[in-house]
Amino acid sequence: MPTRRLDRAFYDRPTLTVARELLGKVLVHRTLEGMAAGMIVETEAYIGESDPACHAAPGPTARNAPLYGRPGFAYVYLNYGMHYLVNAVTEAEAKPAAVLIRALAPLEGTDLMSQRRAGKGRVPREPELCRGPGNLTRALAIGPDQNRADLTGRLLWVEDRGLTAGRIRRGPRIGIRVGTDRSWRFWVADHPAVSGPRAANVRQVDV
DNA sequence: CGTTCGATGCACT
DNA sequence: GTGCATCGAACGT
Repeated sequence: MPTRRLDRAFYDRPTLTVARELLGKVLVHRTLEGMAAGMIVETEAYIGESDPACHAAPGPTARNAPLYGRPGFAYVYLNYGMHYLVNAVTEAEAKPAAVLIRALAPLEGTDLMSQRRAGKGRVPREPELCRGPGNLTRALAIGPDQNRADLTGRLLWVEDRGLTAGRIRRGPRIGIRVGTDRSWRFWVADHPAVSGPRAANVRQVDV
């Protein structure tokens, strides 16, 4: 199977479908420093103004504008004052929704990732380079400049390399204070790069 | 293994 | 002024 960049139609579908199908796909960021890429192993869906955890919950604001835009664009925002999180906008403009990318299995540019993750504390090992939404954006150098980036473009995109994700599981979203009742988190079972407490990653339903 | 807690900046009320 | 879609160090078991 040839490598194929996901097109806009991929994102213009129900968000839960996109969240599930993004597992096994490869997120790529090309910068002046070089290429960095990893297989997506964990995602979460944030769907509509009725979802209390979705940034669209308060209705349209300056920050959440990308959620109200076309599917297939990036929504990047600063969380806790220090971590950038990256989402893929899904569905049509009328329905503000997106998929948060929470973890990657590093594939390319791991040296670059290590450099970007270094700085203080101990140097993360390979499965930890892109474990967690704040860690993967740092490893791939995704920040405010990538907000509203076209994911069908030539700098930041998701492609299908024909990789098999493995067994997929589904459970409640983590790290949020509201909307924890929705089982809108998807991950590759037993993958070492998946984030979250161990308890959240076991004994959940197969998909 | 587990839990707690501080760092840190900005959108929003 | 308040509250985060987080992380990792520091501690307890």
